[in-house]
Amino acid sequence: MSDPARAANTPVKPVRPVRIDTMDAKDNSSSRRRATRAKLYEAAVTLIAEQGFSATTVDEIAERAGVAKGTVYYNFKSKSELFEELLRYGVGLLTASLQSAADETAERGGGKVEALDAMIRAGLVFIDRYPAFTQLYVAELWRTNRAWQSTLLVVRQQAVAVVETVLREAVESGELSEEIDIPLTAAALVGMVLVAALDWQSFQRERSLDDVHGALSLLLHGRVSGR
Amino acid sequence: MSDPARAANTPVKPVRPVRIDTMDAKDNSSSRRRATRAKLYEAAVTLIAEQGFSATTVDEIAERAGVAKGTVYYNFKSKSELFEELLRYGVGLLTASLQSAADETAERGGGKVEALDAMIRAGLVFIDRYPAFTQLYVAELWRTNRAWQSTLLVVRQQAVAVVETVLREAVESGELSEEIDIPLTAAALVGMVLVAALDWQSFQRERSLDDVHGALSLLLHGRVSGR
DNA sequence: ACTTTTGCACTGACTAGTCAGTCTAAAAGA
DNA sequence: TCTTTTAGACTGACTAGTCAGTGCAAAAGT
Repeated sequence: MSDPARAANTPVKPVRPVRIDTMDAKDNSSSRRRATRAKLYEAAVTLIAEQGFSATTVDEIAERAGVAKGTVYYNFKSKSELFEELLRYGVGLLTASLQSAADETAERGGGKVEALDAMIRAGLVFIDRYPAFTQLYVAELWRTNRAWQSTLLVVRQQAVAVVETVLREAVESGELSEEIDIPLTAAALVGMVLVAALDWQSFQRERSLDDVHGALSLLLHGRVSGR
Repeated sequence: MSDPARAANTPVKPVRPVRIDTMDAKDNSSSRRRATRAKLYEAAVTLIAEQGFSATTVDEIAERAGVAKGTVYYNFKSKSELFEELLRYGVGLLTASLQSAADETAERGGGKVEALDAMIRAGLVFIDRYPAFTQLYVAELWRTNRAWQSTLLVVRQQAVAVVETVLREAVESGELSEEIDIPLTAAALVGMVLVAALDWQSFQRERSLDDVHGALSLLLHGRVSGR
């Protein structure tokens, strides 16, 4: 309450063009519905990232999105359903972006390590574009006993699998040592990128994406030790 | 209500040695109080890790700890104060454990990279011992707009600083390349360990601590690429 | 010895408030 | 016409925090 930036609830015009332009799941629905859903995702992702799921009220989400509360329930069965939809869609975007980074490297005839490097960059670009989503994902991923636990598990596996595949190919082609433990290394790499990026966003805003990419790339290429 | 373990309010002898032996902040208080606080920390850390801060009720914490709700407020100003105390103490433990890993390596005459390796192991051991705390820490660290934001910032800096110091010494001694960006690399390393460990705990329970340590160590030593 | 007082630690019913989800009749789109 | 959205009042469950009171061990009083 008492939000000075309360200009948002004048719904005169549908509020500005909306950041997450691409963010909509069910494509079967009318464009009107899609637009409404997009506004709700956008509002929910920011609020939940900041405050957490339980601390965010449906009234807040509706107000921020500039729609009536009833509209939320016209479009989603419940608060958690809205949230799960959000998770599914967001990780879908991330996975697609990682995959296409890998594919493009392959098309250019690049090696597998080069592909990993491209994926690191793609991850950073994604986080740079959707910091709130990433925040929320990390905050919820390792919770147990939550309703959407199973959704998250599936969704995490999708993302990690992309990295595992490239690692596996890299070992087969001899680019990476056979010593490496693929599932563990994949998890570590994803974690490294995730946490480094969130830290960058939260505590080291002045660094550029290239700085961060450089630091991670150095680690990946094992040029940290020695000279 | 209806707690069969209601023997707790017979304070005949100062109650037994207490599980979380090391877990108490304010040492000025009576042993009875310390024991109660320990029980509350223990209960809170698990519940909050599982469900998040907002979704965890004070009644739940009290019930799990086997004390009355009023006792929570007798010992802590508020729900958030209990939580902040928990954070402060937990990160204190982690920092101390990282530091002593580094110190022991130095005493043994080991190099700085060896020290980093020992710190990775210490981190894993910590997470293995207090998985709930780690979960909770990661879930809350990057939230903005929360009451304990400043506590977290301080506490994060403590932990990262330990790693930064060793990295800096390693660069000075020529063990690590001058190319590396110390703050970013420190954050990335911490992240790598944190996420790899949580993933291990949540999704790859069958692996041993040594497996995980090995995978991370390989990354650190840059023996991933090449053969 | 014995009674009374003190103060700490804890108790749990209670208060005042919050929030997900529902419902309505009417308006706006398409 | 048929779908979608609106505004906002309402309900019932749930929850942070309060407070008058209890139990008890040690100290003080007699």
